[in-house]
Amino acid sequence: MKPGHPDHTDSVNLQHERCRPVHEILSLVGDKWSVLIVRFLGQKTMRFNELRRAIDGISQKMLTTTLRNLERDGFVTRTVYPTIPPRVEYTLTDLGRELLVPVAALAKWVDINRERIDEARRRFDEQWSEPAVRIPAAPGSAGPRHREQPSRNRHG
Amino acid sequence: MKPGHPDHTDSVNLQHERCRPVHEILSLVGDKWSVLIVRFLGQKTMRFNELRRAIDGISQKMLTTTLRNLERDGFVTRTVYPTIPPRVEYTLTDLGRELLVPVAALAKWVDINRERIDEARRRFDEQWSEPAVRIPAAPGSAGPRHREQPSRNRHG
DNA sequence: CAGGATCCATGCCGATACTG
DNA sequence: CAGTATCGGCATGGATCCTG
Repeated sequence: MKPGHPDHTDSVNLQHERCRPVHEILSLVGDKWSVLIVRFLGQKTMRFNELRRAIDGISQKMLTTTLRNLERDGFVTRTVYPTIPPRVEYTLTDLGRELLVPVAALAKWVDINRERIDEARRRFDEQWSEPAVRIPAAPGSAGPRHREQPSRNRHG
Repeated sequence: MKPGHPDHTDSVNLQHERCRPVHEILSLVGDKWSVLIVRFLGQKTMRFNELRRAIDGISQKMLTTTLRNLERDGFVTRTVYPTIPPRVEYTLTDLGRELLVPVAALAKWVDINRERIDEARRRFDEQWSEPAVRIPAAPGSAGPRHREQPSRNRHG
């Protein structure tokens, strides 16, 4: 990565060196179950149905799929004991445990700021449920506004 | 961890107090464009088409949708200047800027560990392209194995 | 027990056409 | 310029049935 001259490097950096990977990882663990599984495995090694029961709501298919992806990406190890009945254990790898650090940080941030987000949503949603438009209409001014009233609400 | 009576508090904490929110936020900004937009706006206030041109690949619809969601969640501010032609500016809120911190941390982690993930994937994928199964078969042992050969590959 | 295979609903996202 | 409206493809995820 050496474009030489630094014009447009902001965009270039943002697009190709920092953001693409970000979205990539967010897609990696940003699906419905990955983080949940990783955090459970962060506590202890677990078997398939043990995870299944623990997670509550996950289907067998999604548990399999998600575990397979996590294994592929190097976050969990799958160990088969060829007994009867079979026994399969899933464990976090070092990489998985390390991933847990920034993910936990993000989790903590969400925990802390959840209320602010919810409040922002309430304010936003209230705009649409209000009866009509009221614009103070300062005489002659053309200052910035903040949304008027669209033809339709986007949530029903 | 706590040998007393463990109540099942582990699972409960994981499910309701920590992980659901995590997935929630990951869904929030874990979509295809949110992080990219947030990081662009982290550099400066931008107008609609300015963002559109900067991001390269985003459709007008997705830019609108993603911006609307970010606004709803309180991460960006939308300001309309009722001029002709219209002028709409998007800015990160304080909340948005704060979100950038843990997200940037995650981004950094990915940057650093990208190679390890890629290598894990290569190793994983190679298993499927190998011609046949070879199990050392330690005499009489029934130790753990690591995947044999399924009927089909999942990325065929 | 630990999955594989299949069918199907939903939602994300892109492409296109049109508006104030 | 900054959107809205609409259609359709494709991936995600759930439910069900079946196997070793």
